[in-house]
Amino acid sequence: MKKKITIKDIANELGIHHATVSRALRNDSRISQSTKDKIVSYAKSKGYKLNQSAVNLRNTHSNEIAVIVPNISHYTFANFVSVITDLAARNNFIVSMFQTRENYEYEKDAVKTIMQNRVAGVIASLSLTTTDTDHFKDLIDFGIPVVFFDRVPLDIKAPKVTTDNYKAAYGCVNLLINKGFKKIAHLTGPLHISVFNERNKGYQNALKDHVVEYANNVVIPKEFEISDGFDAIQKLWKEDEKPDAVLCDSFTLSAGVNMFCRNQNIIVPDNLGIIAIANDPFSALLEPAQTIMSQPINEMAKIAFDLLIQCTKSEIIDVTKSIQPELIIRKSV
Amino acid sequence: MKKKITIKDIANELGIHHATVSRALRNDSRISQSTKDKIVSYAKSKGYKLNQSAVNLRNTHSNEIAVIVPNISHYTFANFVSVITDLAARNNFIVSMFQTRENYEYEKDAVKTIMQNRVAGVIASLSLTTTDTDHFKDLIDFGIPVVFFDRVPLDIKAPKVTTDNYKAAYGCVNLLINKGFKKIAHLTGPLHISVFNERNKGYQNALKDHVVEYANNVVIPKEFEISDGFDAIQKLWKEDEKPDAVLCDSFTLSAGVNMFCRNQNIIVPDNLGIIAIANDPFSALLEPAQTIMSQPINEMAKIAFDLLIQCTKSEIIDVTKSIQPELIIRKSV
DNA sequence: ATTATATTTGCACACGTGTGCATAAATAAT
DNA sequence: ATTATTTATGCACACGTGTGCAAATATAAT
Repeated sequence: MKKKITIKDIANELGIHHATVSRALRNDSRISQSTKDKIVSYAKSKGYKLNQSAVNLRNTHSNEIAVIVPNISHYTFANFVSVITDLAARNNFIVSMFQTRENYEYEKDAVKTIMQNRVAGVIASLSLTTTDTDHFKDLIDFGIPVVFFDRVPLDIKAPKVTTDNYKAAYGCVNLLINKGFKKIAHLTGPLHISVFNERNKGYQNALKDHVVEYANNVVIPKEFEISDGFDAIQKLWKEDEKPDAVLCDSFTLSAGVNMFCRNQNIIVPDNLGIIAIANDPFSALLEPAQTIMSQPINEMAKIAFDLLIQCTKSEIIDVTKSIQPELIIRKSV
Repeated sequence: MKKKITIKDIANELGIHHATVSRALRNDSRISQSTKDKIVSYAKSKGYKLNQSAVNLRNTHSNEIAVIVPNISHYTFANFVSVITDLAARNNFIVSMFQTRENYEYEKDAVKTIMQNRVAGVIASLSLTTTDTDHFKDLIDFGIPVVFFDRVPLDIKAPKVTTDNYKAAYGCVNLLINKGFKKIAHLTGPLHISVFNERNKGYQNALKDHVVEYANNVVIPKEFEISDGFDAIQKLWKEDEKPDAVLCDSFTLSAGVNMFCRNQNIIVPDNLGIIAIANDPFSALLEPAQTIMSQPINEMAKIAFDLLIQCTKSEIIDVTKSIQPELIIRKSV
């Protein structure tokens, strides 16, 4: 490992002060063009690389944005992180990844590490097992702005970006009823999470508004896997009064339902309609192609990023941006 | 934003030297238990948080591992990053994400940023447009260890972790031929990339070993999208001598082929066999369920991480770990 | 030619932590 | 009781960069 050259080395070599070198390399207007040229070309020839740790220490904050998500390998989050990473790079930030695996303790660990690293800001989506949000309050008190995304807390003053979950679910049920379905079940998550709570409200109210009696919410109390959707519909299918349609709160759940139908020769949508709130492109590849209420993840990511940048520059604002989802009708209803 | 407490603040308050505080908080054996207790409890009561930037500066390297991938939203990479993130957290590292979008310039930018941040190590998968790897050589010369993964360069001495691509493709063709397919096409990527080159060699040699005459490789010179698979098979289907099976180098390509078959009422596998080298769990959800040669991404990630840790601790080694893929036979062949 | 103004560079210190070495205090050995 | 040894703490400096202010130099105005 060869010795790393510093601005002091450059200063000594060129017989000038390191502050001048520092300013020249950042293209400070106070340095004359001639010395800038001299310094820049010398720095380049010697392979000088800025030491960002030193800059971060001096600036009392780092050039990082931390992203906390439950699971990076889930498409929605992967998609989200992908957009954030592009935006960050374009704005000279680095993205640090944290994954909670739906575990409250891991989430707290992540927050601790984030504080130690004095990151410029955080974008977070809560874990399913998080009921206490004090660690995030500490983070904000510590001076690190946090923007929440998708799974947002209701008891923290901070910018939040969500899909309009109420309307998403309401719209799905509305479509199903208009298509003639009468017994609609809802595969959802723990209702203490605002996302699922609002969707369930939308589901319930749509039923009420159409004077539909059958209602059936199946709460899946953990990370949604394909098998969870499979198991849920299998159970429903044994009931006396079977549903004739299901609203699924994730693509994986609907994929599990689809799989069950194929196994049992249940014709979709004739015997069972399937709709999901999701944004996974593979929904189009299922047989029959899956109708979805699409969450505009790209747009949400962009808004979340902009809000965060805004918070790093000025005061923390307490807004909730609720983005409208888009119905993509395919063959499963 | 409240004032952040430092070890010097603690030292002053307790009437001791900050070096003692520093050592106590790191549980240095030279500090007596009584003063440790006093310091730790005081630090906790005041909400002291270590400043990692200062530590990084002092240590001349950061606590970060950088991961460079073409696209985080692609399942293979999302899965990989997910595993790496877990391992990193368990070993007190942070993962910084970089996404090249298959763009050589972005890759160079990422490397530059990584150098500036003095990261502890890098795990990278090359972009499709990267033909010159000098930036990675610079990185290694700079003292930052790099482990390559999946898309590896052949001209750099560094640890590399790949699927055994030759055997993966060979095994696929072998299966197809044993199942009675005779005209097998290969949808692959640019052959200057070692991954595709080796797969194509495996494909060609398997055909040769079975004395099969028909060979047809379709090179898709960019990031694989579903539409690319669709377009490729559409073109092949217009040829005088149509293939009766395709080996696809990604799940997305095979999904595109599947979609074309559904559109055109081509029966899979009777009229066309489909097999893919992939690890996407949604391959099981296609109709018919997709046969794949599965890349062991989790295992590869673990090996890559271990190799990197090893490199940060001792000398850089020049090994290539070639991991065996696993054939998962479903309905599409 | 003198003063006023603008431009350019230098100086000193700060950011928070870690480490080698010296010193001081406590304990053990003679 | 004195010396040797262990244990505990302090001191000074280093890590590389950025910034407010002062000083020096150059340019413009009178």
